[in-house]
Amino acid sequence: MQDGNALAARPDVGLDEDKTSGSREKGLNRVLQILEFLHTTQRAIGVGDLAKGVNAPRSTTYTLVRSLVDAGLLEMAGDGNRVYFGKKLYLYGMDYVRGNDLLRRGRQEVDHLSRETGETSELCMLQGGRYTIVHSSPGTRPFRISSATGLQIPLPWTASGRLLLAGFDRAAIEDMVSEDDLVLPDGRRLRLDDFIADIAVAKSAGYCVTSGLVDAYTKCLAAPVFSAPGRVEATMCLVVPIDTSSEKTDDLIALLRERAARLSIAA
Amino acid sequence: MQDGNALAARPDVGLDEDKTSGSREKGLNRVLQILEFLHTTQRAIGVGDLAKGVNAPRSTTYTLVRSLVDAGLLEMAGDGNRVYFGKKLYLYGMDYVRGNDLLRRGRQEVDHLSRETGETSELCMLQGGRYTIVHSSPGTRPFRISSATGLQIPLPWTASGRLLLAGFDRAAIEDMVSEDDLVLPDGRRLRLDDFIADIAVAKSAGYCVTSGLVDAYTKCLAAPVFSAPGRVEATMCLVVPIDTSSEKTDDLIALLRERAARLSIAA
DNA sequence: TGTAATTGTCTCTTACAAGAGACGCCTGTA
DNA sequence: TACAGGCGTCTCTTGTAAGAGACAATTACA
Repeated sequence: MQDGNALAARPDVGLDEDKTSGSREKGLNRVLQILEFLHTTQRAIGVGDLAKGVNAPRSTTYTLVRSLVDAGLLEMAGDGNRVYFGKKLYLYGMDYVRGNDLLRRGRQEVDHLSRETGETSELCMLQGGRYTIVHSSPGTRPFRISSATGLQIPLPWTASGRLLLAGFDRAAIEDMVSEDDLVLPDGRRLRLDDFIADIAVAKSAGYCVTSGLVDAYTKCLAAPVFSAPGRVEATMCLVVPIDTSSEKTDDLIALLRERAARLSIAA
Repeated sequence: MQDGNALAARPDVGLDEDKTSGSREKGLNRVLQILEFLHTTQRAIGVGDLAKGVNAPRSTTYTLVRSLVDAGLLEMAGDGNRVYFGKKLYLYGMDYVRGNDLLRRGRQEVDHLSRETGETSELCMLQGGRYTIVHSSPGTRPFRISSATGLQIPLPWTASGRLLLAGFDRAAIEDMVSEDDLVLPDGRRLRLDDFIADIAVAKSAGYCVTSGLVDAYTKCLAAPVFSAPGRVEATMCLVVPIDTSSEKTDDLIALLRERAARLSIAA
């Protein structure tokens, strides 16, 4: 990538771009940070706190927030000095769904699958080099194994991650997976080579199962959805108790693969 | 000079120059225009055309689009040189839904109502001073009376518009309704006073029916959803053939009002 | 009551983003 | 083969938006 040796002339600025937004950040970037911040907090937040949260000057934040509220991308929340996402973003999101066959059909298929099996079902995609739950349907179990939609999880933690990376070469995979991503929630550390091997296995098998990776009580079954031959655009996955019998697991995998194939674009 | 009297001082508030975005426009504004433009076109568009569409310099547009694509707000469409809304906007939109009880329940209620009655049902809200179809469910009629979600229609054209403006005083209403808005699709011109009178009637009746306003073949039944006593936050509406019998219409209105009331926040 | 923190607004400066325009690369067509 | 047109990138200039900071007005304790 075009990383910045060209900019080496600049004395003090250089590598702090992803972390702390330094000084004199572009307004648009600030806005993008604001949106992302609201996405992670998942709730309305005061403008002052928002400024702290994205590490932006207060005055700038007020200006930007006003623009965004006027535009309808953000809305003032009930009590009056908090902001959260606005109707416009919802409308744009619906436009995205409408323009995206895969997502539209995938949502239906996921809803259907979870009703049919009673298990939590999800549609997952790559989003900016990260694994993202694009849609999920909770299933009927008493305890809800639920992850919020839009949640971003390190790729190595998931079965879907192994399928989604099937099309990429080693360099690209290394690029997407940070060191931290290889550390599982329970503290175990995955070796990158093992992960890449997993990807190859998943690719040729056409499905992937992981047990107790994200948490100790579930296993995750995933099957690829292709947008073109060999190109994994998304995965459908089922989250089931880790002690599910192997016969039942096999049945679910078969079902899952069939449904995922149905979603795939026939070449 | 940029002092108080905020209302009078601003000559043309929200609708600045929708036409020619002058020279040296702020990047964020350009972005907002881009999003709005994509929302109206409802399809992927080339960057060059996009620049023309929002009347922005090509080089600037390329820069902005790249930022937005990197951020995931936009995505390159299939053939590679077109852009449309991206996954991030969908995710943000889902966040909005999650944080918004009314919308979430309203969507369900609308879906349910259209299945129950077989008629097209919609949830409508004010959005930046305009009437907006926030969610719609098509109904089962052979010919589909359908308006796309997110469509913005002049307030005077609709039954919902009359209810949504119930809480506003004359000045506010005049502010929201332009001269053009008073001209119906068939060319007839509504008098502002008549419209305001309609609003008062709708307010006290607790529902509103319009016949043949948007098109000659349908009538629109609407009932208010309150977020607080007297505050109309949204409307539910049914779009039925204009020759629907008055008994059936009455039944549907009763049903609609009941469902809308159920959505309202109990004070 | 005082003191401290927060909130929303406003002013002024200057670092820098928006924009004009040129460039090379395609693709189509005459 | 030449020409027209669109696309994507790059450079350079200058108008202006981001930011520092001051301000009054709330709230929040103690």
